[in-house]
Amino acid sequence: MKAFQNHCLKKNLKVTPLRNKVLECLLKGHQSLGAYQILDLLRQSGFSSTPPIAYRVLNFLIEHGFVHKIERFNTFIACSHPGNSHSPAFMICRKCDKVAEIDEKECGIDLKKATPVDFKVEEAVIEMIGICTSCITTEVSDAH
Amino acid sequence: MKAFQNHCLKKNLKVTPLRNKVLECLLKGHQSLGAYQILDLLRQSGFSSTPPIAYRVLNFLIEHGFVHKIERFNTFIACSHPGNSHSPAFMICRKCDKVAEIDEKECGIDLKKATPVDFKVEEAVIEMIGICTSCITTEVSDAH
DNA sequence: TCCCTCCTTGTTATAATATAACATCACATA
DNA sequence: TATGTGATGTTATATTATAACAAGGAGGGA
Repeated sequence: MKAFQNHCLKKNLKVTPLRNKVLECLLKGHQSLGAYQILDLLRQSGFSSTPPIAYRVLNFLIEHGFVHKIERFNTFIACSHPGNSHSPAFMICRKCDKVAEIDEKECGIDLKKATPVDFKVEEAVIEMIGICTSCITTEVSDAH
Repeated sequence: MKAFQNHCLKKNLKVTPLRNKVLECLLKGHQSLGAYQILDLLRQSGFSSTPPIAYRVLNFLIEHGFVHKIERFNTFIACSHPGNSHSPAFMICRKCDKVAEIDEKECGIDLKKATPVDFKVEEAVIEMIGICTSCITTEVSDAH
């Protein structure tokens, strides 16, 4: 949140109640939210809640590196390393829906090196779906 | 195509004109196609062309490993290594829209090793957007 | 042969996700 | 105050996808 406000100050972008609210919603849980879920939350907070409102703010936040889209589920999540441009990868638990963001490099992937010479990567979507430790535990006991 | 027919024979699945047609469409170019583009092609070939037709066949082909979905663009592409289950990664040229499929392993990624110990990957979306060699050439000459 | 079952295809309606186009508002500043 | 710019609001609609049910057709067993 602070990072967002500082960044906007530096780049001369406006920090508005709407933008704050959307980012706040996305920072709250570790789950990602759909655009229409965000619209519901906006409505509850007295904002207008027609689709363009959400999509515009989301696109703004994405452009400036504070939010990412999870393509697999059409949902949005706050960036955990905002500010510096990076290639994020996501680990999404199919049970609790929690999303963890790691940097491409952190997870040992270097796509620039990895891919054949005849392709220049400019951008990548890396989304891992699976199960997190705390849910594995639950799952094992479920089986009993 | 042959691979598809053999697989179906083995698994006791039906090879039908509709399924053949859809797979054929997806094998034709190296571009991926949207569901509604496929519906147009089906219409032209005299098939019914309401959305469920396309989505059902696509889901069938995906389940059996003959088609993949490109999440980033909501499009579908024939699998290049059908039959064996695998973790595909895609290189998608933003200029000519050609899609190349490589195996996760081929591109040097081993997500199972790569990710932290507290997450078990079951499935992954890896989509690289960039530019292919032949388009780089064009792009350079465009700049003149 | 006839019926039954199962799977595929067809149909209608609608849900979910996203954008285009234009109107209005609010603030900074000339 | 006038004016320009960017943010927000509104209306309409495009795009992607699924639910629910009907109809057809191949194959097996009575």
